Amino acid sequence: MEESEILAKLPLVFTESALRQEMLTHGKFITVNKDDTLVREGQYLDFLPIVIKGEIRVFQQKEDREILLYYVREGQTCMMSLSAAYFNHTSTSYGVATKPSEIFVFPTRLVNEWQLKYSSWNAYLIQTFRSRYDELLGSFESVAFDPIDKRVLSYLTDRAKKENTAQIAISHQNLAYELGTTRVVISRILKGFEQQGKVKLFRGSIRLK
Amino acid sequence: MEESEILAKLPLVFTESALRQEMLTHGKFITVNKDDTLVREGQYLDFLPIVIKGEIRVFQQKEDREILLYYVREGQTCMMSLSAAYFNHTSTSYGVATKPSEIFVFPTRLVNEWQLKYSSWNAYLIQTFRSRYDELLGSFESVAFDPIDKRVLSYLTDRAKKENTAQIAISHQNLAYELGTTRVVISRILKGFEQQGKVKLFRGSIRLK
DNA sequence: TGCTTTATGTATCTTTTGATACCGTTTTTT
DNA sequence: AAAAAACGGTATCAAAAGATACATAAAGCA
Repeated sequence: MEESEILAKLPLVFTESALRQEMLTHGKFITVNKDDTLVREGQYLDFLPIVIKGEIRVFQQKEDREILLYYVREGQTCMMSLSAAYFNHTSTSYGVATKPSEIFVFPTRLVNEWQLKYSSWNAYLIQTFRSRYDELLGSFESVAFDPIDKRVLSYLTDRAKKENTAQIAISHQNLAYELGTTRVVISRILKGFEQQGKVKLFRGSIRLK
Repeated sequence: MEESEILAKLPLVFTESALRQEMLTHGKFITVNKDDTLVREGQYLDFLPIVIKGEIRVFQQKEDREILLYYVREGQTCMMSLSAAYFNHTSTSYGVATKPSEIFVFPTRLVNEWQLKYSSWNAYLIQTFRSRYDELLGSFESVAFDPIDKRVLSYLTDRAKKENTAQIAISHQNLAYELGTTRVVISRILKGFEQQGKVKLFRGSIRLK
């Protein structure tokens, strides 16, 4: 890929041209397939990723179940990788591509260096932490205070908005995973929604009405 | 208070002596009473606090209920204040002292300046964000997957450990607030624990056995 | 085509949690 | 001291959610 092309793909928030230039110099561009694992638990991180295209699912694995932390989307970096790298700890989570993705990676030592040189880099880091915190706080409140039917509806409308379509491609089982409940509960609730005319159900997808 | 006294009370993680000196120069020491409000929702922050002694309860207020985010304890700063100040946003939460406290405060503009000068300051910020995130993640998992009786027991043993005593001073009502449930549920569960010989109940406190 | 896997619908039963109400006791306030 | 507020125990009822089991349909594949 041409340097100018990469430059054009870097998030616009990096305002200092010297920073953008350093990214080009030290970073490199990689592509991964769907279901490729970028990071696994216990691994030391010698690179920090910024997702250019695609999506990475970040989660933790406990005994039997999986805890979804967040998705890293275009222009974003992985908060968990970032802080693990910063303190030279191993990763406590997994990162797996949900689709074919393009990732820009560069050595983790630069995280520290750039903090002392570029304020747009600092702003990016703090923004990353704060928005992940707010996101998790939203999930927490939802789990703590909202009944499941409301959470299902929120999930669907959020995704519809984000993906700009009324048709959400997800199975009942996977929706149950996302919300930390069981398939039967989801099927029951969705059927109720359909009877109320709120959605139309298809095999493998749900359309909001 | 003498400068040397204040210096001694600043968290040890600030390793650069120039940073410690700047803190002295630009910051000041304030004391607050129990139940004093330091920060309220909608307020712009012109200062960032570091708690030297005491404890600040940080929470959000929604319609009817209150969401406890975290406690800021000795040596810690408030993540919510920090990021609000950083982006010149108003605060989305409240900060209220739970006991008489001593707070070191300094102008928020220094947060940015120090990032570009002192790496121990950067490490402190990132540590602050990451540990709050992990803390919230723990609460999330607990709410999502643990039955209430287990959460009650975890709460008690955590506090016992943190305060280094088996006697936890809290009413059933306040314990219910902390865990987002109701008084009756807590009383029921605690009585069960007492019958199983796990705790002994007193008015206003619970002793672990 | 026939077999297997995945997706979904639904009934039944149990458990967990919450809501409400009423009680007596202790502590604090007036 | 009297009144009010806070604290805790407990019974009853209802609702929410999970567990289990079984059934049908669609999709993928050998």
